[in-house]
Amino acid sequence: MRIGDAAAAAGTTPRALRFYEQSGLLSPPRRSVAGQREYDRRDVARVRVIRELLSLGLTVADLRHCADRLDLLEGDALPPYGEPGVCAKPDGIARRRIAALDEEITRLARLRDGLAARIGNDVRE
Amino acid sequence: MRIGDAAAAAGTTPRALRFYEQSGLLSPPRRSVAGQREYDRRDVARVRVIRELLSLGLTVADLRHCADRLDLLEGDALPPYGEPGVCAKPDGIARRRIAALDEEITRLARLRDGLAARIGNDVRE
DNA sequence: TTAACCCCTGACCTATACGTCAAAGGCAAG
DNA sequence: CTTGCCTTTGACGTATAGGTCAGGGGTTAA
Repeated sequence: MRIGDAAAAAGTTPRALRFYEQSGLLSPPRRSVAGQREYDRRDVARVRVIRELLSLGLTVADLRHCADRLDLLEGDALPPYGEPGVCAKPDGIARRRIAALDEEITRLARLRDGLAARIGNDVRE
Repeated sequence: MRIGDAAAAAGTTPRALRFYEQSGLLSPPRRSVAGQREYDRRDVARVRVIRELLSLGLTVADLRHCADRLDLLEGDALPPYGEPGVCAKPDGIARRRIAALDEEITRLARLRDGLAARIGNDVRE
């Protein structure tokens, strides 16, 4: 499987796959004689995991910090709800991310209310 | 008043003042014979208004779209609460910004809950 | 063999609000 | 006159997740 097919199978683009590789989320795949990247189903599964975690708001840097654990999540789905020990490190990262999200939400809410007060709107609909 | 003093008086840096000028929020001030920018109290007041609106979450692009109205807000303070007609355009921009903030808050809250569910935390403490 | 499509690397682009650095000149005090 | 701080312009950096060329080469089917 070359990069275009692998990317399509994972629901993304060749550019993204090269980006994940360069970012340390994917190990460099083997190359064809001509130097073209070759992927298999496990690679595609891993990319799907990466994209799901990214879509949940984790950053590439977050995933890089636990890239070695990431393959533990590979398979048909992520472990249901707290399979003990299996992805402790990602869990910690997710928790920190949640805390950061809470902070950001609070900050934006304060901004919103400040602006609303400034123009004399009701605060919160 | 040269740029350093004006910036200090407005609670910011020379770099920021040049940036506001370049961004179209401040009209180019007169220059000394040697080419140095000269500011007065009204300039400082305007910069304070700019900084207050930026701190409320408006962007430089927002302010540029109503830069001509911005001087209507200059003085000791922003008009209290909906002085009619005085800053209609900024008001509209502020309202759009509030809507954008609401969207963003909702988006982040959804992410937060998705992540929390993923690791089996209680949703919302 | 040639069209048509795929892949390679490297470099620049996006938005935000400035910070930092560099080279060169201005200004006031000693 | 010199020291030292201030100012000028322009260029590059910051963080995110890739997008978009550009120039070159691989692959495949007719």
